[in-house]
Amino acid sequence: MNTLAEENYLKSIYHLSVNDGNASTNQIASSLNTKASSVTDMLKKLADKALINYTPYQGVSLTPSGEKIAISIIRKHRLWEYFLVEKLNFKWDQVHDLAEEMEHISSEELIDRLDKFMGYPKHDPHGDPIPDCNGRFNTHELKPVSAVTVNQSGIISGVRDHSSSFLQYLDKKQLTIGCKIMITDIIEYDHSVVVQTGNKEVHISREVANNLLIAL
Amino acid sequence: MNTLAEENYLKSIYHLSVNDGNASTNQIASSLNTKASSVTDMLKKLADKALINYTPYQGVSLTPSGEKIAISIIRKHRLWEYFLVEKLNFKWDQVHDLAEEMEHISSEELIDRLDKFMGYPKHDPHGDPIPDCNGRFNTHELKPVSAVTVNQSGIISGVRDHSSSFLQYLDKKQLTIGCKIMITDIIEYDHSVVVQTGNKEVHISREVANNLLIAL
DNA sequence: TAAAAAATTTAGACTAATCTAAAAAAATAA
DNA sequence: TTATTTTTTTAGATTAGTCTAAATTTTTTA
Ligand SMILES: [Mn+2]
Ligand SMILES: [Mn+2]
Ligand SMILES: [Mn+2]
Ligand SMILES: [Mn+2]
Repeated sequence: MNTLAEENYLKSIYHLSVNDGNASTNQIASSLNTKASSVTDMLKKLADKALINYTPYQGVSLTPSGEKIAISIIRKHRLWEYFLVEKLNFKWDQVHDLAEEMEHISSEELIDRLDKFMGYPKHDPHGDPIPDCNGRFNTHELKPVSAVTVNQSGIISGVRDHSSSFLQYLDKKQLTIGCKIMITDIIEYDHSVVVQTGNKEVHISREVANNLLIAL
Repeated sequence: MNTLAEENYLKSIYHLSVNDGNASTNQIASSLNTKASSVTDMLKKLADKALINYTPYQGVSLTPSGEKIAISIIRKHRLWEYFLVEKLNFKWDQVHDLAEEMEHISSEELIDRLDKFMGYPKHDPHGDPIPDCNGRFNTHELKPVSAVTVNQSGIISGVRDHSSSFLQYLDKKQLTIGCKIMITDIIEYDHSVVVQTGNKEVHISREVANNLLIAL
């Protein structure tokens, strides 16, 4: 099938092109911690395999078959993260790097059985939707806390930053997936936000508010 | 750490040297479906890393650190096989190739948690002992059915051949791990064996008897 | 719109893992 | 104990993936 490197490129291109529908050589290089010249080489190979649309200097997008592979890798990644948290009691900030390795286990039957074993979960530990065995998933409408007005409330349902340090910070502030919160104040000076969670009030910076997603 | 290829070589050398304490270049090549010249290259690399004892033309053995790695790969292989059968309901003839891939997931913490999750199983679906987190395991004394005399009975506890076709054949004859059997007759002409299992009598060839292991 | 800056590609080299063919060493047989 | 066969190693290539440095193209700025 596809090599580990190819799979990582496809996944990276998928994530990068969710917004603009297009990924640039430099974006891919920085997301994969590699050099632009290495990316160019790989883009040629992926284009030869008809997994991406590539015109030199113009950036790339996934073809339908490239997208199918990317989504299947993401499905595996998120299911393994769910497994690690729900079955093996890892914390949500510990599972991403492990899943980066496990997502390349190739068997589809294995992943479908794992999905069944866990009861077909809809979201991973970070709130991201898990594609089903046909690659379908609902892209929920989430807003960063920074884009919500005072007195609105919602459920914490996702994060934009998946780094351990951010997730650990959220744990400490008890701002975790599923918590109901209300925005009680927005400080004009630095755009920091005061949030009511349970019986406590917590004060978070603009940057944190930007990376914390809620469903209204 | 070590590459996937290095891990496979160490595992192969471990299995091959269980008997003679030594593995030859050609034995390794055939067990890994590769060529002798490729093996020689890798042996030099593993010797440089002090994972094997290698003198040209003399075959190789594992150093203590090489053996430690080999056993940790085998631990992972067998725990994943157990997981696949016990949790995901795969059949014992379906799990080996999957485990060949999964055994290279590097995290020791992951495997220790998996071990705990499953209740620290002692044997994999084929009856092979699972090393504990310190690499220790009891090498039980098993005898091939072909080496047992008439009227002796025992528990089927292992197989020498792990191929799907052999395991499927055993399934069909209801000769699976844990079954109590008694040897009722040995045919002198072709050394085939008649075995009592439950209320049935089954007749197996010398070759099958050779690859089926029982605890007396 | 021409010059400067940024992004991207090409050229050439390196490593890991593999291969085939040839050479060398060890084991076996006459 | 010499000749033959088998085993193992060496020599030289190849492929995937990566890198640095240089060249080229595109974008931005003046
Ligand atoms: Mn992740
Ligand atoms: Mn996730
Ligand atoms: Mn196995
Ligand atoms: Mn096994």
